[in-house]
Amino acid sequence: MVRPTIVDVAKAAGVSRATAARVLAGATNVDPVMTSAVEREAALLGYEANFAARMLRGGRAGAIGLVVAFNEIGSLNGTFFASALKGAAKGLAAGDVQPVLLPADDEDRGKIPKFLRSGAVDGVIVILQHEITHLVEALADSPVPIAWVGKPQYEIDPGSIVVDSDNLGGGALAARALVEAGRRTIGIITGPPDMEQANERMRGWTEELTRSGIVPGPIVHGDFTVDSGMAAMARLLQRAPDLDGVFASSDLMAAGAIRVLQAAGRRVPLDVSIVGFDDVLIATTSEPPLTTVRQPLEEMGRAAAEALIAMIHGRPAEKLQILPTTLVRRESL
Amino acid sequence: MVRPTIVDVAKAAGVSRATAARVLAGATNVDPVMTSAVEREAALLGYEANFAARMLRGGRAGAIGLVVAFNEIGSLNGTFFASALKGAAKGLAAGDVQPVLLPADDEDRGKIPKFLRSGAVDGVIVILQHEITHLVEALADSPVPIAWVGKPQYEIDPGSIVVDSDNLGGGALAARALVEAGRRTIGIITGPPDMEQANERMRGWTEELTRSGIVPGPIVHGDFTVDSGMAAMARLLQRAPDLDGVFASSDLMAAGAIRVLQAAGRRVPLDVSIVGFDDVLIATTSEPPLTTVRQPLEEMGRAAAEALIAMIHGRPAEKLQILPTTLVRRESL
DNA sequence: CTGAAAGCGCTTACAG
DNA sequence: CTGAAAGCGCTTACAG
Repeated sequence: MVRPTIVDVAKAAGVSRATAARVLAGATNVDPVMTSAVEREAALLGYEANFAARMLRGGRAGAIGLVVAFNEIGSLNGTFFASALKGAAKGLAAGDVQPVLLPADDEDRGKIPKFLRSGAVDGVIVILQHEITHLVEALADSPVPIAWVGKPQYEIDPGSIVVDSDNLGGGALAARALVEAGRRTIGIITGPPDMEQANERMRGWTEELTRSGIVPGPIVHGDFTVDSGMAAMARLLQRAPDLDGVFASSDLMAAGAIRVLQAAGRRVPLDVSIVGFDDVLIATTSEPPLTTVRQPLEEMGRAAAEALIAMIHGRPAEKLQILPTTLVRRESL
Repeated sequence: MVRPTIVDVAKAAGVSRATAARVLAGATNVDPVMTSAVEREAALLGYEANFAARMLRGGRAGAIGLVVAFNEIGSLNGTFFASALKGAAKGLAAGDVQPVLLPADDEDRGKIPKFLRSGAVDGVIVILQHEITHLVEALADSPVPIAWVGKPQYEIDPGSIVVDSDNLGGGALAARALVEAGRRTIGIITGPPDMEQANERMRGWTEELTRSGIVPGPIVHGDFTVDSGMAAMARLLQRAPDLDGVFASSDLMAAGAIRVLQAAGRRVPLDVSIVGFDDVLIATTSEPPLTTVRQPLEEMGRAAAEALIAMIHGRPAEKLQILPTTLVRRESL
């Protein structure tokens, strides 16, 4: 059951391989009789152009790598990753490009650069979850263009595409909502300090509170997980027992925080209001459901895919896209 | 900035391309002087063998497709999918095979078969979440071997690899745990009737209850989501107001069921015990945390990858693997 | 031990 | 409008 080649199709149709190739490429200036003969035989044989040959000839792979930190997949951040991935994959499929998963392996750091140099993909999309310094370094002199979903803190090739959400504005949205709900002693559970996104959210929160004439409350750090949110909330309560509002930089941390508050006998949102960030599954399943700042994750993935495809085809591409965040009101505020 | 070819390396090292190829392939019977010259120049130029050319020559793609139903990604089943994907991708990476994502597009059903005929991948892994009849049909005469994670209900090529968890045993585990907790009026929230896995879980539950001399309680269907679990629980309460135990065929449905029970004034597990299935994130974040039947999702993905790689290389491969399920005790029982 | 040559399957510039 | 030929970059069987 060996795969048919274009020569098989040409032979069966009684034409030269060049003619067969032209028909299959959709050329219009071919004898109609030959055209239909080729089309018939191709269908009959189940012919499909060999991927490798086409790639070797054309110089383009028709594939784009999706770089992901594999220890993240299936972990607590699953939903973040999955949403962005979904958007990227949809965008690539629309451009008739194959998404190739590139697990960023911590043990074998040369693997991805090596793969990129083999010409197997025409570009890469990096879905940045945690700051991955070694990855940013490894991609520094990439032979193919890169689109980042989530702006890295470290310096990147100025030719790169960056798609992110409006973290600064999102932080401000959260602060304003808390203030408007009458909260005055407002703490924050921010993310890891080496993560640009978390810092921006905190900056938006600080600035908005200050604009409202409110002194920002205590600041504690988490790593975006439920557990870290619980630990952070406990510290927050120690530092400010009279706390009446909390902004958490991820929904998972917000969910953890709620649990600790409830265990400490504080009612949410009666005694303490909480606003999360992301709008992933847990925002709807937590009790009470979370008021949160929504990131358009799927749209971000799609935007990255579209810009990257445009760049690869030499079309003008948006280099920096900051998509808007929105406040989704549920019951924790 | 054009990619260097093996001819560039050979020229720089002052040898023939054949010799350069031999050195790069790790041949030992080459003059040491030439060997080191080639190695030096290859490193200097950042040479990496062209993927397309190697593939065309060797006849093997060195890549495996991961077929996924894209409407599922990022949805509520995200965690199921992500875990299996993670395992598969890890297994493939260990075998030096690239995972290529193949979104199963509902609109363009011919896309995947077409792609398979192009020789771009040496095999495919299908992560079966919902029953996807058209996908099973589309893959019926695949030119490459297939590994299924989750056995499809419809007939598949007998040469295929199937990896699943012990759904029958898992259903029995759940039933036994409920009985041992003293429950006697036990209902079930099962999955869609066209899904083999759900049916097996229900069969295991029925058989184990019967063995214990207990008549199985009411049966209602959901579609594995939180919302469907809520609706199903409401129907269950109507049908059997004196219910004291529930087995839900997914953790998401179990979480939804708990919420409805609590809203109806029933305490979990004091009044009603619940056992879920899967052991994904929500099992730990729901209140109370779920006692559930764990599926080894990541291991399943990895097993599929390993068996498929073995088959592609003509080595003996396990055709059917049923991995054990285990009961994880938390607080809903 | 080394090099010249063939061939994987495709597409397109060239000649007719 | 059609066909013979070249060439993408690689690897390996063949000859020396």
